[in-house]
Amino acid sequence: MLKGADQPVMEQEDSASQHGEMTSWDINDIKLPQDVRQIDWFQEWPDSYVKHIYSSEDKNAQRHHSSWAMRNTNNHNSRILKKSCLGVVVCGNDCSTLDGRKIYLRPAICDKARQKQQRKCCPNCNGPLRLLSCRGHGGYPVTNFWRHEGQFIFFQSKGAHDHPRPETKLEAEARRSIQKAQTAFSASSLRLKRIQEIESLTGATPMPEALPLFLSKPDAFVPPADFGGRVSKSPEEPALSGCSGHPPAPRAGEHGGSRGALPWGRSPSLGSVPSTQRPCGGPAVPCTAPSPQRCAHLSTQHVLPLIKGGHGSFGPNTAPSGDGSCGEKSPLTYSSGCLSLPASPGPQGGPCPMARGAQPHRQLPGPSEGDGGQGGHQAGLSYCSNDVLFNLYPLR
DNA sequence: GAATGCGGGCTGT
DNA sequence: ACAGCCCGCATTC
Ligand SMILES: [Zn+2]
Ligand SMILES: [Zn+2]
Repeated sequence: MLKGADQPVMEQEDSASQHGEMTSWDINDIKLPQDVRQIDWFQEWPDSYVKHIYSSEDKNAQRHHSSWAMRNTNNHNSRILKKSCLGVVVCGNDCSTLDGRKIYLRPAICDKARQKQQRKCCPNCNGPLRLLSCRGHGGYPVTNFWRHEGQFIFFQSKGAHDHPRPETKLEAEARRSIQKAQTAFSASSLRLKRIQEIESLTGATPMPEALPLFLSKPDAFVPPADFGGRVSKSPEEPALSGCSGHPPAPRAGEHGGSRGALPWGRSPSLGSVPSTQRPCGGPAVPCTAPSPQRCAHLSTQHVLPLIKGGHGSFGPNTAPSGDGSCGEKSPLTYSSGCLSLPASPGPQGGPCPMARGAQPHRQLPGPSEGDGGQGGHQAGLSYCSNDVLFNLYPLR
């Protein structure tokens, strides 16, 4: 009601807090609205020119997370944090996995790490990797702005990503873990071999100490915990299978383990990386043909079937695992074990399905709620009451 | 080791 | 002045 008119921008139904009056602010305004009546659930893939108002309690918002690979950029304004998109890392051979998916790795945020990353090879075909930079904002990377004000965290995005979505942070982390585990595995394999040699020679058994537990054999294809847990859900993890109910109290709530910070879905899209770091097959020779440089030897490469956490990936914190998210639209491949979800989200305009409906407009419990909330948002509220509570009052 | 933040400094418009 | 960006430093994960 403040100035609902000065903003010619019609409310986009695709974003959470675009309710007329609420979008009348700009991240650069001296004063930001404090009479916010509705805050948004954390948006994992904010795209286009959208604005969101999160609760200052939201862990993801607090950490200025995004599933897009955003890096901090200096805008010489300590009050507003600015980040710009790094794009996505693709395979130079433009290969596809068995189930037809393309390789879209998450660019390392750290400059140094990114350089190192680009020297690595495609986890699927072992070919060279290429960084596809973002140019969704007037030819420049899409930018995101964050500003904490009162009990809210204001978010504003400028530009529409013109590239596919990269892996989520969790996926990328998981990938690293797996790679590490495999390295360790091979290392220990050698050790084991030696032990066996010794054994055969001396007839004695050295020390069963160093046998690794990650018996994920390269050729056996037994992805580490993460994956196993996926298909047949672990006890605590109530597979979103049927959108059963609400977030599991224990790990759910704010979950993310201990810090309850990263409720990002864990999607086992990991792929194992080729042996070690050898100069990618043939970078210079981008065999465009479907016969790229394959890893000469072992290369235990399997890019596990994707399960794209997408929205669901945010777990309790963002996506009301209960009714909210599931009911949504995301055919969340979650339950079905591994399936193929709509390959790539598609570049710009990427119809971020989830957003809309998944936005249980939360009503602020605290201040200014009486301002009009009660009006008729009840529906929305009841719609995901539990989740709301979870998000607002994470167990921690 | 990386992700994140911060802020000086340089550059082009 | 503004925006984009490189770079080193510090903190947190
Ligand atoms: Zn490839
Ligand atoms: Zn982008």
